[in-house]
Amino acid sequence: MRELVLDILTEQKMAISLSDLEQKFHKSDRVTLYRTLKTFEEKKLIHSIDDGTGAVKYALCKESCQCHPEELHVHFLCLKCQHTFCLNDIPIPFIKLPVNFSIENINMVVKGVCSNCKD
Amino acid sequence: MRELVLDILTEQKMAISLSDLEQKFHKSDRVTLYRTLKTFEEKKLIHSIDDGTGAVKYALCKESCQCHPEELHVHFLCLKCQHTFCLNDIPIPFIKLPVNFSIENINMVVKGVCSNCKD
DNA sequence: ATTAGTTTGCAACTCAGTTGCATAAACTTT
DNA sequence: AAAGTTTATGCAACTGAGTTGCAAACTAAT
Ligand SMILES: [Mn+2]
Ligand SMILES: [Mn+2]
Ligand SMILES: [Zn+2]
Ligand SMILES: [Zn+2]
Repeated sequence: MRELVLDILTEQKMAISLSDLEQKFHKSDRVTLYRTLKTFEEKKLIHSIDDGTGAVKYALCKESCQCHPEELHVHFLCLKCQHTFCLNDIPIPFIKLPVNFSIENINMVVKGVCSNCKD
Repeated sequence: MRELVLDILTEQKMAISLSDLEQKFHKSDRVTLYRTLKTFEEKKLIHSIDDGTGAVKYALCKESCQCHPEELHVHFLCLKCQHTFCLNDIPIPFIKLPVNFSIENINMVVKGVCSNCKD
């Protein structure tokens, strides 16, 4: 199962959710896929994206990725096709927090219309 | 009910979720509070914040707020106390998107430790 | 008082995420 | 190869947030 899931994740151009993944199999168990994604995430093969649609999506990490806050990138949710893209080339800008606030992680999701759905 | 809810929202220093709100009443109906929050949000009295904890939180808007993307601010989730703060003074920085991507909205949540929980 | 519109309460449902437990499969040791 | 051990999978069942339909309670207007 894990190999099949990894294949699917590799060929995706956008992030996919657990139920997206489920539909790529004719016969599959939700829980197995769920646990596979969890395992992959733990091992830092993939990262999860909460784009606010209600279902967490997942995408492959880049080779070097350690999922550290410095190397985080912006995500984009298209409000027309509902696809979520990793904007790997767009790092999350530095934020100056109030005094005594320390930072561990950032989630930044830009919502709008993607180039495919334009017009 | 709406007046009571507005009072509670006004005295909050941080954003609160529906279930937080529910617990501020001895006897209350979840659905009424839910619909009250929806109404307030529609009327732009409050804005909702999805900080990734699984429950949407709500906070009063500033007087002038029209909830337009230009006037959006950063939110902060403390990983220790789980409190979510509006960083009203910290606007969301401008992001240069790939060509033909248009922007309608941004959600930016910084996670870390707040000043109260420091040390 | 009658009517019409609005707000509230209850029941019930959806859907994502999660857990426990038993079985199946894979891997180790003898 | 057989027995024992660990790991992966499948099924059932549950949680919690969010949501909807419907009827009763309330409010305001005629
Ligand atoms: Mn990504
Ligand atoms: Mn806010
Ligand atoms: Zn699109
Ligand atoms: Zn804190």
